[in-house]
Amino acid sequence: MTGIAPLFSADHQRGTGPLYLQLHRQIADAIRRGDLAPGASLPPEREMAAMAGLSRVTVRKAVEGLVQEGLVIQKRGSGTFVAPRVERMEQVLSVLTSLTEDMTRRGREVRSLWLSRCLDDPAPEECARLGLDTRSRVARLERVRISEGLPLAVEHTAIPAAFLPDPTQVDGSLYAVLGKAGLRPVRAVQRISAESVGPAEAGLLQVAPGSAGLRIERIAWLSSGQAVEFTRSLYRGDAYDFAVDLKLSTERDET
Amino acid sequence: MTGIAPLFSADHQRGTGPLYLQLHRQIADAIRRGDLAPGASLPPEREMAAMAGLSRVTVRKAVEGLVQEGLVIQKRGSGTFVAPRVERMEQVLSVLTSLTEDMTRRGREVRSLWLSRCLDDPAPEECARLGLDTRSRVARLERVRISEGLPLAVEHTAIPAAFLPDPTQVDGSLYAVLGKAGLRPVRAVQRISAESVGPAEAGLLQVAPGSAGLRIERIAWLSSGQAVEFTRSLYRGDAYDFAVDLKLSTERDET
DNA sequence: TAGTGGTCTAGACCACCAA
DNA sequence: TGGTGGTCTAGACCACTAC
Repeated sequence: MTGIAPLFSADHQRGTGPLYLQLHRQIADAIRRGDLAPGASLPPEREMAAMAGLSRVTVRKAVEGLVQEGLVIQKRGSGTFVAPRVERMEQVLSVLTSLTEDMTRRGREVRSLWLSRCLDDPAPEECARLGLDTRSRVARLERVRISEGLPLAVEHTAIPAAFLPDPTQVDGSLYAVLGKAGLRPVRAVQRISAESVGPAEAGLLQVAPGSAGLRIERIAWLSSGQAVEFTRSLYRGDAYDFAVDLKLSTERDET
Repeated sequence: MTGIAPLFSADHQRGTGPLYLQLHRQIADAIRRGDLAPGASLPPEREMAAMAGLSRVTVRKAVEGLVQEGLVIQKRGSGTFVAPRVERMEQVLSVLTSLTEDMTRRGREVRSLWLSRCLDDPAPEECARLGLDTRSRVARLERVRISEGLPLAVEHTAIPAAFLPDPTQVDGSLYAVLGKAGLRPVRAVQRISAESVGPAEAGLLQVAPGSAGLRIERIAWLSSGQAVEFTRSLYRGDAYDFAVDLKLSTERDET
């Protein structure tokens, strides 16, 4: 018993709106209040349904929302549990650095699960971003970034093959490999937006399909002005955030 | 008829995995290929179910995913439509500016739908971020930011009441009002992460509950070092992105 | 008024996990 | 083996929209 039985008492005040939202709110509040501690298990769906006088489908719809918000985790054959607090990684967006370097600097190990590491024909978008001819080739690096056993991001990187003839050289930090060849980028533009995590990427990131992810696109240039890297990543929304330091550079006064 | 009937032909090759994911993928591909143009209507759910030989519940589960990804929009009593291409707003994260100023500079009008504009006791988090005493007061500004009729973000701002004794002064740009009082911030730190949009905010932003949003937290300081603004916003993931310019400032070489 | 999406039900079978 | 979540069904009623 989890001590939340009163939540589902049949005589509880019915609020307004759909039943699954009412149940959603009750459970979410209980978690945020701390009545349900991280790691605690929720009653089985069939039991919650009986307690609340609802069908299992309705209960599942309520729980589905909690899963998407990252409040609970469902494990088939096992149960539903209040999600553990994840320690967020933070990256400061001002210095141009690689994920490996950034994490190593703060004493965190980063592993890569390689999905692909090969030479390939460039996609049209890659030609545009990297300023490449359609006949040229790119080194393609696709990997899941994992820190302390927690998947952080799925990364797709394209590098002109001229700069990285042998993609298998890259194991940890891409920038380390490029640096050795005297090809360390000196400038990059990064675009950040939010995107729903699709079924395929959800599996790789070990999150529920439909949960929120951070989409990052980066183009990096050499001092010569040549584009050397085009990377498209999807970060787990609950495990990462980016910090930016803003300064008032234009000294105009408002009127 | 929408011309996608073949998608649902009962004799179509059954792939692997859950039926709702197979249907999801078929419709998503049709949209991305352009077979279903923006604005086009999907067949009614009951009709799709009959065509595909599935129950309506299963069809709804497939469509639910499309809604979350922003590919289609459902209108009760009316139908389901392929989502129009939204023109993304982009904000460059380097100069400290306000949303109003940024949008005005590029010729876009911004309206505010005020949810709250008052003096209030500060929340514990606001005290911490603004360096306030629990006995002091804050001006609280809560609004939905709307551009060209499209809701962009929900914004919650707290300002020490000493700096903004009359919150109703603010109508458009907060920074314009602060600037007039000689209180324009010169530095800010902004944190960006991704978050699932909850039911309440989904209504304000006119997106589906559970879709991806950008969570932005900003703390801004005066030249004196005093914190003047703490803002927590949730941006629509499909209508906004942030761009950052990164430079290699540490000249270390990788070894 | 007819048709749409939104909610809800009762029941079934499956795949997986733990004892 | 028994219990869990994952999928799927057939059918119902409601609220809203368009006509």
